[in-house]
Amino acid sequence: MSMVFNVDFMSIEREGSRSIDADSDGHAAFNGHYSLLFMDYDHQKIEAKWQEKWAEAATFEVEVDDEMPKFYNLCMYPYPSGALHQGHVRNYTFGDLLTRYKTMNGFNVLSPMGWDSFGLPAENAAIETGIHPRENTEAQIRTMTQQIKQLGAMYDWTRELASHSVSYYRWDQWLFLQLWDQGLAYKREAPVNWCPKDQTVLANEQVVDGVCERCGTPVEKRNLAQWFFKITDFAERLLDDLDQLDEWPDRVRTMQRNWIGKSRGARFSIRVADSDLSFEVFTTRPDTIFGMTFAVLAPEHPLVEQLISDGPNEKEARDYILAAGRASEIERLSEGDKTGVFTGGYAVNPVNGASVPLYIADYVLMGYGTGAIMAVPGQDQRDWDFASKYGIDIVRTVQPPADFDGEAYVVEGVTVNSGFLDGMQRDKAVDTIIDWFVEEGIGERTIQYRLRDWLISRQRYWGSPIPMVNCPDCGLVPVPEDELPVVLPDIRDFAPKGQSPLAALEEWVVTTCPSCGGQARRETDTMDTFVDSSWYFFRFADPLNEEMAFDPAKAAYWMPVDQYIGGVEHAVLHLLYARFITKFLFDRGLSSVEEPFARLFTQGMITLDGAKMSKSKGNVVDPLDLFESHGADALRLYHLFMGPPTDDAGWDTNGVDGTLRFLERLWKVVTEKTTFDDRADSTELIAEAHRTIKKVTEDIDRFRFNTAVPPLMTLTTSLIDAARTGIRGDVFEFVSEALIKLLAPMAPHLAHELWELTGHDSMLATESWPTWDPDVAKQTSVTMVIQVNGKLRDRIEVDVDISADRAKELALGSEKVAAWIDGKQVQRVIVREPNLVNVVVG
RNA sequence: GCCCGGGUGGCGGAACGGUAGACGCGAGGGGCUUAAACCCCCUUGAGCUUUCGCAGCUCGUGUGGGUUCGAAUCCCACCCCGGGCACCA
Repeated sequence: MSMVFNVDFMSIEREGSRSIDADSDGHAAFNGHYSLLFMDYDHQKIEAKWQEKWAEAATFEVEVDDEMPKFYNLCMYPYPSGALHQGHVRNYTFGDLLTRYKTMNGFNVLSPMGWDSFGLPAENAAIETGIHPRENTEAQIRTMTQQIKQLGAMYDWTRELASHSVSYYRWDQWLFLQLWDQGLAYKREAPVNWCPKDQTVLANEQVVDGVCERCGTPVEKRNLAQWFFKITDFAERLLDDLDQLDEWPDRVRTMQRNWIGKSRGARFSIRVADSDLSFEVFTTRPDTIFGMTFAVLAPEHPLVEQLISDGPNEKEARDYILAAGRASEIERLSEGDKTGVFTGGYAVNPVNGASVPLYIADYVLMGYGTGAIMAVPGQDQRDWDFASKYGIDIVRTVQPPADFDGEAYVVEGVTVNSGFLDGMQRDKAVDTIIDWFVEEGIGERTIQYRLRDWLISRQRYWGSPIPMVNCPDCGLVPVPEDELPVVLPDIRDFAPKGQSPLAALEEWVVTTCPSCGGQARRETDTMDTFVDSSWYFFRFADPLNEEMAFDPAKAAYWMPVDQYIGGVEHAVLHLLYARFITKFLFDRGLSSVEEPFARLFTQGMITLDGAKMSKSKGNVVDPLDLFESHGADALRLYHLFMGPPTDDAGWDTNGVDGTLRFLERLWKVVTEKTTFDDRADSTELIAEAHRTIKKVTEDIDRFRFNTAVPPLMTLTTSLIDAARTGIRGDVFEFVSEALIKLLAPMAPHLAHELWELTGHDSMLATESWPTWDPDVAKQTSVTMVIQVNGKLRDRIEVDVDISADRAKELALGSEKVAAWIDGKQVQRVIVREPNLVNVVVG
């Protein structure tokens, strides 16, 4: 047990701030004797103490306050998986650092926490164990809450929300009805993964190599009536507004841009030879139409059936279609070797009347464009591969340069072999041919998006029920808003039986039609959990509201989220859905902003031995063990220090030893008795402290936490050195106070304890962030590098304010440099004072 | 396959186009100790030269080219690794 002397040692020392043991040189004689004068660094005790104090003080519970600048700081709310892993620790360490930093900088900081608590894992567990997902989920929430508190991460827990609670998901249902009202929710058939043995719909994740992960049965595609949100109506705005998001990582914006995938081109119709059938194609390269030597339909294309039945290739075609149905989209697109089958029919090229073979191939997807393409092997590599394999003609309609030795020529050039398009550049040819389509009445100019509508229905139990009723007379009828919530009923049997488990609950399913009062049946599908997460950041602004999803006025104060932090794996889906719903709410007058997240930060993954740290791989390092052995502060600091926050980083428990060692060194120098020396020269130490404040502040602002930590270590070392060789009391106080404040957001428990031990009554969390004086921080001299032809040859210590002429003079005067110039002509001298001079000789 | 990132010592990583390897880990040596641990000090990219001087030189940031007075950094090509691909979250 360590002793606790809770005294103001600083004032005691200051009274006697005179060297007692000065040696003959007048320097303080620090004899190197380290004994614990006050107390050990007992991280467990300190951390428990401060976690309790912060909760009592309610420092991080906030309200709308128009007098203060607001800062909405949000970490992506977690799925309650049961235990905190290092990914969470990393996420909340970054988030909490910012919460505390912004608080110290005078902001009214909203930092809420909640739970993405619907979803597949709890339902799967229920199928296996029979334990109700609610029971399971809520137990896991309790565990994780406890662990998050042990990390010392601060949230306004009065705003805690969980998507599985009725008070939350009733507003999912409200949101659904809003979308329905605006015609943005609709139902249509769409294929799902179906396991014929388990009689259930499978998530993509549950399909491994084309078979059901549970039973190994080959997975089939089956069409089901499904609910969609019409995100495609927002495609243009989602794309355009990416330009405003200049505080988002470029890579995320690029991924979203590509995901939306806007392309301009033409849609036109192609006749099937010797029939009255025709089909539409979309192409971005209508200028190459004279090179169309075949056409391809997706295996699911509605025309396929008519084309193959009773044809010469019927059997082969049917086998192919079946096989394509089993393959996942990724498999179909990644097949290096393109496959397909001849339908037996021919398509007529509208520009020259040529009959070209019509194929079925799975590299054409029904979900993109029209599900059919004109194939121009001369100008498209996939078409080239296919044509080569099946012996189809290849005609070039763009002349490649003489030295071109590739296959398909996809870049710009002069159009050839193309009748009335010959001699034109691409843009001209595209315009001309589309005008021709329009004149002929067979096609038009169009814009195509890769983005598809958002399929939100799930044939699952553990989700928010879709508030719709199927009436035999009235059709699809929404549940009236004042009848919400549609409460998710409790069930006991979670085993799949071909539909959502809710469908088995006859007494729940049978209801009256809100429109005609007749008998009707409830929708039994639940919503995708991405619906929950598409608007939860609005709810945090007003989480207890029973009357509406949130008060728009409160949301207007807090929104947008100033800083959003989470994994890069959400770069597209979640972030795109959240942007879509925010725009929708904006249009309805409920949101003051069109974009929900002003600044986005995506963190890297933690890896161990080159693999992602995950339970399934069995390579987790449990944060709880580290709270005990090293403390939350050392662990937090390690996460900050281990590498750039955006990058993946390899885990090394020895690294936590390192950050703990640093904290102990700081603890020791601050708490231990130091004899002060009024005559000591501390100019350089003070300057270093100012530089450290500057560097740490700037690095935090840039989210460069890994480079914010080393200067703290270096300054601590300098302080320790000075404490040994002689330091003035006021300097000691200034430097240690700077270190404590700079560490307050990083290692908050230790910093708070030291703040208290050094005689402060105030709560460090609400102290103001330290400032630096640029004049003091300024370096007076720097090392100037002298190069000859770009190679380092000498270094000279110079004044920072050195003139260019003087720098040049010194460089040319260097003996070492002279030896390298010897006998050669100096051609140029490049001077970048005060850092570098490069002498170019030849 | 498509889209997006990334490759720097034994390891994690640092480095406005200007001293490559800060800081930490590990390793080696020394000190403290009866001893060990802790702690403290020193060394630590490779090779060569050496009058052994905190001396000098050459090479070195995945590979090959290019731009530049100067490239880890910018450009082109290639190789390898990771994330996403619409029902995991």
